[in-house]
Amino acid sequence: MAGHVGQELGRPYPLAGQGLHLDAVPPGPANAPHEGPGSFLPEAYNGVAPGQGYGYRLDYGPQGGLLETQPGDPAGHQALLRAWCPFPMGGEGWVPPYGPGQPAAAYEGLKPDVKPERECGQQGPIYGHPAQAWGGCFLPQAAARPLATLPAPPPGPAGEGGEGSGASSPRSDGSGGSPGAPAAPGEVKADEAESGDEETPSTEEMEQFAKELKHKRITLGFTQADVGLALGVLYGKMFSQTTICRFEALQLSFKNMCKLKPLLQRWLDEADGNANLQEMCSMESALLQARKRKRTSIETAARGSLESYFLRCPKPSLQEITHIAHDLHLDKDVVRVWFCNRRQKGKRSGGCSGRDDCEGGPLPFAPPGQLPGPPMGHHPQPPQGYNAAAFATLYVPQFHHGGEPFDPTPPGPPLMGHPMHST
DNA sequence: ATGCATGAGGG
DNA sequence: CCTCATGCATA
Repeated sequence: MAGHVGQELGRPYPLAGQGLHLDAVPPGPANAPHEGPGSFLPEAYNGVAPGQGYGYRLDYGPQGGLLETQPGDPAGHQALLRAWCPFPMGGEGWVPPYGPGQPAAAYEGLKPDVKPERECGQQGPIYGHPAQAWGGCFLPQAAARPLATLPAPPPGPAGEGGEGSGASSPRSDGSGGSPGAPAAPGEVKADEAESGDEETPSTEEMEQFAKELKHKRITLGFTQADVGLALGVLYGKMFSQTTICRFEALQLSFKNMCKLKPLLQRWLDEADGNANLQEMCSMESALLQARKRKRTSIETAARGSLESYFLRCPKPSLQEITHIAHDLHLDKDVVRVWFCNRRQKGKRSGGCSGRDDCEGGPLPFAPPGQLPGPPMGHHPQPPQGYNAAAFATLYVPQFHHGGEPFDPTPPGPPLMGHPMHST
C-alpha cells in the first residue's frame, strides 16, 4: 500500500513532521510472520507488539499511526527517512531507538547511504530544535541517555491494550455524574477540594494554559500525538491525540482538564527547557489492539432527528430509545450511545464546537426536573436534517420521564419534508 | 477535529 | 443503565 504512505507523507499537517519516527522492531522469535512484500500494511496499523513484528516500525502522523515493512524492502523506508529525517543517521549524535549501545541490527540495511537533505544547521521552521528528535533518529549526544531510566511506562501485561479502558484512571468522580447538582463546569468552587497539591485553576487560567500549551507545542514542532505519547513516556500515562486535542480545545470536562493540567504543565516545562525531548518521541508503542473497530456513521438526517429528540428529552428511557431507534432505523445501542455522547458533549468544559461562537460558557442543560423545552412548535434553530415525519410519527407515545411529568406535546409541525444534506 | 464506542465505576 | 474519561476511525 505504497499509496498509503504517499498519502501520509503528504499529509496536510505542516507541522506534523516531527511526529514521525523510525523505530526498529527487534526481530521477532525465529521467523516472524511476514506480511506482504514491501507492504506498508495497514493491518499493522496500531498493533505491532515488540518482538512480534519483524522489520521496521514507523510511528508517524498526527495520531501516531503505524506502518511496517520488512528488512528486505527498506526502500520505502529510506525514502521516508530521506524525506523526513533532517539529520544524518549513524553519524555523530545518532542514537538508535533503543538507546546507545543497543544493537540496531534491525536497520542494518538502512544506515548506509541515507543522506540528509538538510543539514543539522538548517532546520526549517518545522524542525525547530536541534535537540528535538524523532525516535531513533537524532539527538545530541548530551541528551542521549538510556531510555531505561524512564519511569518505566506500564506497558505490562496489565489490562492494557484497550488503554481506552482508562482503567488506571482513578476517577472517583465525586460528582460522579451527579445528575442532580454538578458544579457547572465553568464555575469552580475555590474552596474545598485542595486537599491534594494542585489548586483548582480558574476557568480563565485553564483557558490560558490550554492556549499556551498549544502554542508552545506548535512552536516546538510537536504534534498532539507526540504530546500524548510523551506523557506516557515521562509520566507513565499515555494519552491519545484526541485527548490532547480536546484539552487544547477545552472540550473536556473541567474536572478532567484539571486532572490533566499538571501533567501537561510538566511536559511544557520539560519541552520548554528542552530536555528529554527525544524520549518523548521514542516510546515503544505498546498498544496493540488488533480489533478493527468500525465506526458506524449516522446519516445527517438521522442525526438531525436525534438532535430534535434530544432537545425534547435529553434522557430518553430505554423504551423511548427503542422507539427512536426503530423510527430512525438505527440500532438501539447506537441510539443509546448517541444520547450518552450527546449529553456528555453538553457538559464539556469549553468550546461548543471549537469555534468562537459560544461565549455563554458551557451550555446549561435542562435543569433537573425540567426539560429544555424549546417551546413545542417553535424551534429557535432547527437542526440540519430534520426528519419531521418520523418525529411526528413517533414521538407522540407515552412520554413521562421516570415519573416526571413530561409534556408529551408532539413536536411542532414538520419542519421540512426533506433532510438537507451537508457535511 | 470530531463522531461513535468502550469500559470502569456507581447505582 | 448512566456518567465520565478516553480513544479509534474518519471526515
